[in-house]
Amino acid sequence: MAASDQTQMAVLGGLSIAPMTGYALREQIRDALGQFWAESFGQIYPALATLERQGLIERQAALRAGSSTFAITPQGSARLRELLAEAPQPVKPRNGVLLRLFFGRQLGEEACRRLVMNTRAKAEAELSGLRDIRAELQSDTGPDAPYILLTVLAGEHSARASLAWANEALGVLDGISGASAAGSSAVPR
Amino acid sequence: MAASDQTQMAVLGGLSIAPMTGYALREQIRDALGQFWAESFGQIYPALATLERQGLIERQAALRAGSSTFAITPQGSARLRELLAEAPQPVKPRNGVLLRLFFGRQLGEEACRRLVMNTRAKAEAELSGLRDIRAELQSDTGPDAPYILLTVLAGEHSARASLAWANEALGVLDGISGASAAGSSAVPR
DNA sequence: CAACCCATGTAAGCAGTTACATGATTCC
DNA sequence: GGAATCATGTAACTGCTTACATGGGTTG
Repeated sequence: MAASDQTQMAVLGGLSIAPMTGYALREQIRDALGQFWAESFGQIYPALATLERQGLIERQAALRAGSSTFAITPQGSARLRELLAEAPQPVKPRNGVLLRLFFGRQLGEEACRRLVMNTRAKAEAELSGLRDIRAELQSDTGPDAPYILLTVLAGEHSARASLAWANEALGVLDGISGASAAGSSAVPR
Repeated sequence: MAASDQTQMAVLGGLSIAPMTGYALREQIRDALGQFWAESFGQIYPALATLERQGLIERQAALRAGSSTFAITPQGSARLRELLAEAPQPVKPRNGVLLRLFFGRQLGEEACRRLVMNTRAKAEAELSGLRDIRAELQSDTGPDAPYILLTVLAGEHSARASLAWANEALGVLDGISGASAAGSSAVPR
């Protein structure tokens, strides 16, 4: 059981959309799920081996020497539905930016401001990328499109929240220097 | 180097606010940073040992037999500022809810709806908890308060985004059943 | 005095990344 | 024919969690 249920779910899920090689699977996961999921080769290949041994996926005719295309089997589809129905495991959050801001007094106000502005820039880039994806998706009438839309919308809401937070945070940081400057001559009432 | 830089940063940061035991440190991290950070005993104690060996923290008189209170040393403070100034490592996201929704067609519309509603409920609970914390924080005039406020605000923005997304997502899910019901008799123009 | 909380620490093991080794195919 | 890309796989290592072992202190 080298690969976790989580990785199996992503791999089976990917193959449920179309048969492909391990390499393509990783690209698909990076491009389509990248906002909220990641798998490396070191997980994908062992997972493929395990799933094949269990008869949940099977190799199709190789497109070229040394490569093989995997397809999900009916048992694999059943297993996928089973895995999807399991309760999602709670995430252990590790947000390096917020950790640094929490100890922001040690770090210094200017460095904090840079962290926040950086976060805002990333959120803006992400948001514009997601808007494009959503535009494409809304002309897609496939049966998976509305579900994929849900994940894109989640990304957009999250990016907008990041943006709004960053702007508010910059205001708070302004308040710190403002308060200390004012505080040297007068205490605000 | 059993403990990572990340854990060292959290431990030194915690001790920069007040000297305490490893046990208390873990409680503090859980309660104060829990929204965006986690450390387990298995990381904290080895990290404390390493940091003590490096002279970055030191044991103070024990409050009771078998326990020791750690305090940060001047070198430790310097090291903390160094660590905080390092670029935050990008997070590898693993959002089980979004992964399941992406393959939502396999999972089924009803199960998706339950996932979304569950997410909404969690966001609501989180939001009300954070509002209380913010209220307390705004009467705190300590020098760390504005920085801590930044992290609380981030949590609130994130929770509100979750809430808004969940409501929009439920609308999209309604659209699926609505569309398929309408589609059985007529194709929408 | 039993139950519960405070407190420290270790060991086993899983999950996950990275780097490496290898080679086919395509395109310039 | 050389570079870039497609493709597979393994091994070493790091990070992190969990469970366990142990014992002091407090409180009902």
